[in-house]
Amino acid sequence: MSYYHEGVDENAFQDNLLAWYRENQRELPWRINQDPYRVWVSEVMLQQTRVETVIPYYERFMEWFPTPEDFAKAEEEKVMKAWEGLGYYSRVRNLHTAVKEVVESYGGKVPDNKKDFSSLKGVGPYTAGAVLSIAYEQPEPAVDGNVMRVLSRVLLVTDDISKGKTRKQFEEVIPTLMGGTPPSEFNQALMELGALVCTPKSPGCLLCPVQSQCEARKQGVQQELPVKGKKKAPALKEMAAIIIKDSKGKFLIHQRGSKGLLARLWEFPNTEAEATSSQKVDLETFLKEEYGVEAAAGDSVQNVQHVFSHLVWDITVYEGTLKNADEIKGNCKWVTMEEARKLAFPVSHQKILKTIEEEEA
DNA sequence: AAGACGGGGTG
DNA sequence: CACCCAGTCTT
Repeated sequence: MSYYHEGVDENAFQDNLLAWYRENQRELPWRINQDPYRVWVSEVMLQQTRVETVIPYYERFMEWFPTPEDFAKAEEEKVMKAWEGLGYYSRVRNLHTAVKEVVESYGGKVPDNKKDFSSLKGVGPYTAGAVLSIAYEQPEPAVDGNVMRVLSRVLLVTDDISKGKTRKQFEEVIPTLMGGTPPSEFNQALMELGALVCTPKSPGCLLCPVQSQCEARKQGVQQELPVKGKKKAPALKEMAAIIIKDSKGKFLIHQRGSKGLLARLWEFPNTEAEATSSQKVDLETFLKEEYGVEAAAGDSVQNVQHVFSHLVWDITVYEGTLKNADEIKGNCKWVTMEEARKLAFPVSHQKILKTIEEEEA
Protein backbone atom coordinates (compact mmCIF):
# COMPACT_ATOMS: atom_id res chain seq x y z
CA MET A 1 0.00 0.00 0.00
CA SER A 2 1.29 3.41 -0.91
CA TYR A 3 0.56 5.74 1.95
CA TYR A 4 2.25 8.59 3.73
CA HIS A 5 1.62 7.30 7.21
CA GLU A 6 4.95 8.64 8.45
CA GLY A 7 3.86 12.08 7.28
CA VAL A 8 0.93 12.27 9.69
CA ASP A 9 1.24 13.59 13.26
CA GLU A 10 -0.77 10.95 15.11
CA ASN A 11 -1.14 12.87 18.35
CA ALA A 12 -2.48 15.98 16.64
CA PHE A 13 -4.76 13.80 14.50
CA GLN A 14 -6.24 12.05 17.55
CA ASP A 15 -6.64 15.26 19.56
CA ASN A 16 -8.32 17.15 16.74
CA LEU A 17 -10.54 14.26 15.70
CA LEU A 18 -11.77 13.46 19.23
CA ALA A 19 -12.32 17.10 20.20
CA TRP A 20 -14.41 17.55 17.07
CA TYR A 21 -16.40 14.35 17.72
CA ARG A 22 -17.19 15.33 21.30
CA GLU A 23 -18.67 18.60 20.06
CA ASN A 24 -20.33 17.45 16.85
CA GLN A 25 -21.53 13.87 17.23
CA ARG A 26 -25.18 13.28 16.43
CA GLU A 27 -27.64 12.07 19.04
CA LEU A 28 -28.65 8.66 17.74
CA PRO A 29 -30.86 6.02 19.37
CA TRP A 30 -28.07 3.44 19.45
CA ARG A 31 -25.77 5.88 21.25
CA ILE A 32 -27.83 6.19 24.43
CA ASN A 33 -25.71 3.45 26.02
CA GLN A 34 -23.12 0.79 25.16
CA ASP A 35 -25.38 -2.25 25.40
CA PRO A 36 -23.71 -4.81 23.08
CA TYR A 37 -27.03 -6.14 21.73
CA ARG A 38 -28.25 -2.63 20.86
CA VAL A 39 -24.92 -1.74 19.27
CA TRP A 40 -24.88 -4.99 17.29
CA VAL A 41 -28.40 -4.53 15.91
CA SER A 42 -27.57 -0.97 14.87
CA GLU A 43 -24.40 -2.06 13.09
CA VAL A 44 -26.23 -4.71 11.09
CA MET A 45 -29.00 -2.29 10.12
CA LEU A 46 -26.46 0.33 9.10
CA GLN A 47 -24.66 -1.95 6.66
CA GLN A 48 -25.04 -0.28 3.25
CA THR A 49 -27.88 1.78 4.70
CA ARG A 50 -28.12 5.45 5.66
CA VAL A 51 -28.56 6.61 9.24
CA GLU A 52 -31.81 8.47 8.51
CA THR A 53 -33.31 5.36 6.91
CA VAL A 54 -32.30 3.17 9.84
CA ILE A 55 -33.59 5.29 12.75
CA PRO A 56 -37.33 4.42 12.54
CA TYR A 57 -36.59 0.74 11.86
CA TYR A 58 -34.22 0.65 14.81
CA GLU A 59 -36.71 2.24 17.20
CA ARG A 60 -39.43 -0.22 16.21
CA PHE A 61 -37.03 -3.18 16.37
CA MET A 62 -36.08 -2.29 19.94
CA GLU A 63 -39.75 -1.94 20.90
CA TRP A 64 -40.57 -5.34 19.44
CA PHE A 65 -37.39 -7.08 20.60
CA PRO A 66 -35.84 -5.22 23.58
CA THR A 67 -33.49 -8.05 24.55
CA PRO A 68 -31.65 -10.92 22.82
CA GLU A 69 -34.15 -13.30 24.43
CA ASP A 70 -37.11 -11.44 22.93
CA PHE A 71 -35.59 -11.53 19.48
CA ALA A 72 -34.45 -15.15 19.76
CA LYS A 73 -37.99 -16.38 20.43
CA ALA A 74 -39.64 -14.21 17.75
CA GLU A 75 -41.57 -15.80 14.87
CA GLU A 76 -39.97 -15.64 11.44
CA GLU A 77 -42.92 -13.66 10.03
CA LYS A 78 -42.42 -10.91 12.57
CA VAL A 79 -38.65 -10.94 12.10
CA MET A 80 -39.07 -10.40 8.35
CA LYS A 81 -41.74 -7.76 8.94
CA ALA A 82 -39.26 -5.87 11.14
CA TRP A 83 -36.94 -5.61 8.13
CA GLU A 84 -39.55 -5.06 5.40
CA GLY A 85 -38.30 -2.34 3.05
CA LEU A 86 -34.78 -2.17 4.48
CA GLY A 87 -33.23 -4.49 1.91
CA TYR A 88 -30.44 -7.07 2.10
CA TYR A 89 -32.77 -9.42 3.95
CA SER A 90 -30.06 -12.00 4.64
CA ARG A 91 -28.90 -9.53 7.29
CA VAL A 92 -31.94 -10.14 9.47
CA ARG A 93 -32.09 -13.88 8.85
CA ASN A 94 -28.42 -14.14 9.83
CA LEU A 95 -28.93 -11.86 12.84
CA HIS A 96 -31.81 -14.03 14.02
CA THR A 97 -29.68 -17.17 13.71
CA ALA A 98 -26.79 -15.46 15.49
CA VAL A 99 -28.85 -14.07 18.38
CA LYS A 100 -30.49 -17.47 18.90
CA GLU A 101 -26.99 -18.89 19.21
CA VAL A 102 -26.01 -16.17 21.70
CA VAL A 103 -29.02 -17.08 23.84
CA GLU A 104 -28.47 -20.82 23.58
CA SER A 105 -24.67 -21.03 23.78
CA TYR A 106 -23.58 -17.85 25.57
CA GLY A 107 -26.36 -17.41 28.12
CA GLY A 108 -27.70 -14.38 26.27
CA LYS A 109 -24.46 -12.41 26.65
CA VAL A 110 -22.96 -11.14 23.40
CA PRO A 111 -19.44 -12.63 23.19
CA ASP A 112 -16.73 -10.09 24.06
CA ASN A 113 -13.93 -11.83 22.20
CA LYS A 114 -13.19 -11.65 18.51
CA LYS A 115 -13.00 -15.38 17.89
CA ASP A 116 -16.45 -16.21 19.28
CA PHE A 117 -18.22 -13.09 18.06
CA SER A 118 -16.79 -13.35 14.54
CA SER A 119 -17.98 -16.94 14.26
CA LEU A 120 -21.62 -15.81 14.42
CA LYS A 121 -23.72 -15.59 11.24
CA GLY A 122 -23.51 -12.24 9.49
CA VAL A 123 -20.63 -10.96 11.62
CA GLY A 124 -17.80 -9.97 9.31
CA PRO A 125 -14.62 -8.00 10.04
CA TYR A 126 -16.39 -4.64 10.17
CA THR A 127 -19.23 -5.66 12.50
CA ALA A 128 -16.87 -7.57 14.78
CA GLY A 129 -14.59 -4.57 15.12
CA ALA A 130 -17.47 -2.14 15.56
CA VAL A 131 -19.21 -4.08 18.35
CA LEU A 132 -15.99 -5.01 20.18
CA SER A 133 -14.77 -1.43 20.11
CA ILE A 134 -18.04 0.47 20.64
CA ALA A 135 -19.64 -1.82 23.24
CA TYR A 136 -16.59 -3.39 24.85
CA GLU A 137 -13.92 -0.68 24.39
CA GLN A 138 -11.49 -3.05 22.71
CA PRO A 139 -8.87 -1.49 20.39
CA GLU A 140 -10.15 -3.22 17.24
CA PRO A 141 -10.37 -1.56 13.83
CA ALA A 142 -13.87 -0.96 12.39
CA VAL A 143 -13.18 -0.16 8.75
CA ASP A 144 -16.25 0.73 6.72
CA GLY A 145 -16.75 2.89 3.65
CA ASN A 146 -16.54 6.11 5.67
CA VAL A 147 -13.27 5.12 7.29
CA MET A 148 -11.72 4.09 3.98
CA ARG A 149 -12.73 7.39 2.42
CA VAL A 150 -11.34 9.45 5.30
CA LEU A 151 -8.09 7.52 5.56
CA SER A 152 -7.53 7.30 1.82
CA ARG A 153 -7.50 11.10 1.90
CA VAL A 154 -5.60 11.67 5.13
CA LEU A 155 -2.93 9.13 4.21
CA LEU A 156 -3.14 9.66 0.44
CA VAL A 157 -3.91 6.05 -0.36
CA THR A 158 -4.50 5.47 -4.05
CA ASP A 159 -5.27 1.75 -3.94
CA ASP A 160 -8.73 0.61 -5.09
CA ILE A 161 -10.91 0.46 -1.94
CA SER A 162 -13.26 -2.06 -3.54
CA LYS A 163 -10.47 -4.65 -3.17
CA GLY A 164 -10.47 -6.73 -0.02
CA LYS A 165 -6.74 -6.34 0.31
CA THR A 166 -7.05 -2.58 0.67
CA ARG A 167 -9.48 -2.88 3.58
CA LYS A 168 -7.01 -5.14 5.36
CA GLN A 169 -4.24 -2.59 4.88
CA PHE A 170 -6.41 0.06 6.52
CA GLU A 171 -7.12 -2.29 9.42
CA GLU A 172 -3.38 -2.65 9.96
CA VAL A 173 -2.91 1.12 10.15
CA ILE A 174 -5.70 1.72 12.69
CA PRO A 175 -3.95 0.57 15.90
CA THR A 176 -1.18 3.13 15.38
CA LEU A 177 -3.62 5.93 14.58
CA MET A 178 -5.90 4.97 17.46
CA GLY A 179 -3.02 4.95 19.92
CA GLY A 180 -4.32 4.95 23.48
CA THR A 181 -7.56 6.79 22.73
CA PRO A 182 -10.91 5.26 23.76
CA PRO A 183 -11.67 2.75 20.95
CA SER A 184 -15.41 3.47 20.95
CA GLU A 185 -14.93 7.18 20.47
CA PHE A 186 -12.06 6.88 18.03
CA ASN A 187 -13.81 4.51 15.63
CA GLN A 188 -17.11 6.38 15.76
CA ALA A 189 -15.33 9.69 15.31
CA LEU A 190 -13.68 8.47 12.12
CA MET A 191 -17.03 7.28 10.75
CA GLU A 192 -18.84 10.43 11.89
CA LEU A 193 -16.25 12.59 10.16
CA GLY A 194 -16.79 10.62 6.96
CA ALA A 195 -20.55 11.00 7.25
CA LEU A 196 -20.66 14.72 8.12
CA VAL A 197 -17.52 16.38 6.75
CA CYS A 198 -15.30 14.15 4.64
CA THR A 199 -18.14 13.34 2.25
CA PRO A 200 -17.81 11.63 -1.15
CA LYS A 201 -18.61 14.48 -3.55
CA SER A 202 -17.50 17.79 -2.11
CA PRO A 203 -15.70 17.27 1.21
CA GLY A 204 -15.98 20.13 3.70
CA CYS A 205 -12.25 20.60 4.13
CA LEU A 206 -12.64 24.13 5.52
CA LEU A 207 -14.63 22.71 8.44
CA CYS A 208 -12.45 19.65 8.87
CA PRO A 209 -10.71 19.20 12.24
CA VAL A 210 -7.84 17.25 10.67
CA GLN A 211 -7.29 19.27 7.52
CA SER A 212 -3.74 20.14 8.57
CA GLN A 213 -3.00 16.39 8.95
CA CYS A 214 -4.52 15.52 5.58
CA GLU A 215 -2.09 14.66 2.78
CA ALA A 216 -4.75 14.75 0.08
CA ARG A 217 -5.79 18.25 1.17
CA LYS A 218 -2.17 19.42 1.08
CA GLN A 219 -1.89 18.24 -2.48
CA GLY A 220 -5.41 19.33 -3.47
CA VAL A 221 -6.45 15.86 -4.61
CA GLN A 222 -9.15 15.13 -2.02
CA GLN A 223 -11.84 15.08 -4.73
CA GLU A 224 -10.03 12.30 -6.59
CA LEU A 225 -10.04 10.00 -3.57
CA PRO A 226 -10.87 7.31 -2.75
CA VAL A 227 -10.14 5.31 -5.90
CA LYS A 228 -12.91 2.81 -6.53
CA GLY A 229 -13.56 0.38 -9.37
CA LYS A 230 -16.68 0.91 -11.45
CA LYS A 231 -19.69 -1.37 -11.22
CA LYS A 232 -21.23 -2.89 -14.30
CA ALA A 233 -24.74 -1.91 -15.35
CA PRO A 234 -27.58 -4.02 -13.89
CA ALA A 235 -29.24 -6.60 -16.15
CA LEU A 236 -32.86 -6.18 -17.21
CA LYS A 237 -35.45 -8.84 -16.33
CA GLU A 238 -38.92 -8.68 -17.80
CA MET A 239 -41.54 -10.20 -15.53
CA ALA A 240 -45.26 -10.86 -15.56
CA ALA A 241 -47.24 -10.94 -12.31
CA ILE A 242 -50.92 -11.62 -11.67
CA ILE A 243 -53.61 -10.69 -9.20
CA ILE A 244 -56.06 -13.54 -8.67
CA LYS A 245 -59.00 -13.32 -6.30
CA ASP A 246 -61.18 -16.17 -5.09
CA SER A 247 -64.94 -16.07 -4.51
CA LYS A 248 -64.42 -14.67 -1.01
CA GLY A 249 -62.26 -11.80 -2.24
CA LYS A 250 -58.99 -13.22 -0.92
CA PHE A 251 -56.00 -12.99 -3.23
CA LEU A 252 -53.24 -15.46 -4.01
CA ILE A 253 -49.71 -14.85 -2.77
CA HIS A 254 -46.52 -16.92 -2.73
CA GLN A 255 -43.57 -17.11 -0.35
CA ARG A 256 -40.13 -17.07 -1.95
CA GLY A 257 -37.58 -19.74 -1.09
CA SER A 258 -34.98 -19.55 1.65
CA LYS A 259 -32.05 -18.69 -0.61
CA GLY A 260 -31.24 -15.99 -3.12
CA LEU A 261 -32.97 -12.74 -3.96
CA LEU A 262 -35.62 -11.55 -1.48
CA ALA A 263 -35.53 -14.90 0.29
CA ARG A 264 -38.58 -15.70 2.49
CA LEU A 265 -40.52 -12.63 1.39
CA TRP A 266 -44.06 -12.83 0.02
CA GLU A 267 -45.05 -11.84 -3.51
CA PHE A 268 -47.76 -12.05 -6.12
CA PRO A 269 -47.45 -15.01 -8.48
CA ASN A 270 -44.96 -14.01 -11.14
CA THR A 271 -42.63 -15.43 -13.73
CA GLU A 272 -39.91 -14.14 -15.99
CA ALA A 273 -41.49 -13.52 -19.39
CA GLU A 274 -40.38 -11.23 -22.20
CA ALA A 275 -42.94 -8.59 -22.97
CA THR A 276 -42.54 -9.33 -26.67
CA SER A 277 -43.73 -12.90 -26.21
CA SER A 278 -47.14 -13.87 -24.94
CA GLN A 279 -46.89 -13.05 -21.26
CA LYS A 280 -50.46 -14.07 -20.52
CA VAL A 281 -49.96 -17.61 -21.79
CA ASP A 282 -46.62 -17.87 -19.97
CA LEU A 283 -48.33 -16.78 -16.77
CA GLU A 284 -51.20 -19.25 -17.16
CA THR A 285 -48.80 -22.14 -17.83
CA PHE A 286 -46.64 -21.11 -14.88
CA LEU A 287 -49.63 -20.97 -12.51
CA LYS A 288 -50.89 -24.39 -13.54
CA GLU A 289 -47.49 -26.14 -13.40
CA GLU A 290 -45.99 -24.52 -10.30
CA TYR A 291 -49.04 -23.77 -8.16
CA GLY A 292 -51.72 -26.07 -9.54
CA VAL A 293 -53.91 -23.03 -10.14
CA GLU A 294 -56.03 -22.68 -13.27
CA ALA A 295 -56.71 -19.07 -14.13
CA ALA A 296 -57.06 -16.83 -17.15
CA ALA A 297 -54.87 -13.75 -17.44
CA GLY A 298 -56.89 -10.70 -18.44
CA ASP A 299 -55.96 -7.07 -18.97
CA SER A 300 -52.73 -5.61 -17.69
CA VAL A 301 -53.51 -3.21 -14.86
CA GLN A 302 -50.11 -1.93 -13.80
CA ASN A 303 -46.46 -1.73 -14.70
CA VAL A 304 -43.79 -1.80 -12.00
CA GLN A 305 -40.18 -0.80 -12.62
CA HIS A 306 -37.88 -1.77 -9.81
CA VAL A 307 -34.13 -1.22 -9.66
CA PHE A 308 -31.85 -3.45 -7.58
CA SER A 309 -28.10 -3.05 -7.24
CA HIS A 310 -27.43 -5.77 -9.80
CA LEU A 311 -30.62 -6.01 -11.85
CA VAL A 312 -33.78 -4.24 -12.97
CA TRP A 313 -37.24 -5.75 -12.89
CA ASP A 314 -39.87 -4.61 -15.32
CA ILE A 315 -43.08 -6.20 -14.08
CA THR A 316 -46.31 -6.14 -16.05
CA VAL A 317 -49.18 -6.87 -13.69
CA TYR A 318 -52.29 -8.65 -15.01
CA GLU A 319 -55.71 -9.18 -13.55
CA GLY A 320 -56.69 -12.85 -13.44
CA THR A 321 -59.93 -14.80 -13.42
CA LEU A 322 -59.86 -17.92 -11.27
CA LYS A 323 -61.14 -21.12 -12.85
CA ASN A 324 -59.98 -23.87 -10.51
CA ALA A 325 -57.72 -24.05 -7.45
CA ASP A 326 -58.76 -27.36 -5.91
CA GLU A 327 -55.25 -28.79 -6.14
CA ILE A 328 -53.17 -25.82 -5.03
CA LYS A 329 -49.47 -26.53 -4.40
CA GLY A 330 -46.22 -24.68 -3.82
CA ASN A 331 -45.80 -22.14 -1.03
CA CYS A 332 -48.99 -20.28 -1.86
CA LYS A 333 -51.93 -19.09 0.15
CA TRP A 334 -55.08 -17.01 -0.08
CA VAL A 335 -55.10 -13.94 2.12
CA THR A 336 -57.24 -10.93 2.94
CA MET A 337 -55.72 -7.47 2.83
CA GLU A 338 -55.62 -7.49 6.61
CA GLU A 339 -53.69 -10.76 6.67
CA ALA A 340 -51.30 -9.54 3.97
CA ARG A 341 -50.42 -6.51 6.04
CA LYS A 342 -48.79 -8.76 8.64
CA LEU A 343 -46.49 -10.31 6.03
CA ALA A 344 -43.29 -8.91 4.54
CA PHE A 345 -43.34 -7.99 0.85
CA PRO A 346 -40.48 -6.53 -1.20
CA VAL A 347 -41.09 -2.91 -2.20
CA SER A 348 -41.77 -3.93 -5.80
CA HIS A 349 -44.73 -6.05 -4.70
CA GLN A 350 -45.88 -3.53 -2.12
CA LYS A 351 -46.63 -1.38 -5.14
CA ILE A 352 -48.98 -4.10 -6.43
CA LEU A 353 -50.56 -4.46 -2.99
CA LYS A 354 -51.26 -0.74 -3.06
CA THR A 355 -53.11 -1.05 -6.36
CA ILE A 356 -55.43 -3.68 -4.88
CA GLU A 357 -55.98 -1.56 -1.80
CA GLU A 358 -57.03 1.40 -3.95
CA GLU A 359 -59.37 -0.76 -6.02
CA GLU A 360 -61.05 -2.06 -2.89
CA ALA A 361 -61.40 1.41 -1.40
C1' DA B 1 -11.16 -12.13 -6.63
C1' DA B 2 -15.65 -11.32 -8.30
C1' DG B 3 -20.61 -11.46 -7.98
C1' DA B 4 -25.01 -11.65 -5.38
C1' DC B 5 -27.65 -9.28 -2.36
C1' DG B 6 -32.24 -3.92 -1.65
C1' DG B 7 -33.61 0.29 -1.33
C1' DG B 8 -33.47 5.14 -1.10
C1' DG B 9 -31.07 9.70 -1.31
C1' DT B 10 -28.16 12.95 -3.85
C1' DG B 11 -25.98 15.95 -7.42
C1' DC C 1 -28.63 8.69 -14.43
C1' DA C 2 -24.48 7.45 -11.61
C1' DC C 3 -22.82 6.96 -7.33
C1' DC C 4 -23.12 6.15 -2.49
C1' DC C 5 -24.39 4.18 1.99
C1' DA C 6 -21.62 2.01 9.73
C1' DG C 7 -20.71 -5.10 4.48
C1' DT C 8 -21.18 -10.25 4.30
C1' DC C 9 -21.59 -14.53 2.04
C1' DT C 10 -21.02 -17.52 -1.80
C1' DT C 11 -18.74 -19.13 -5.68
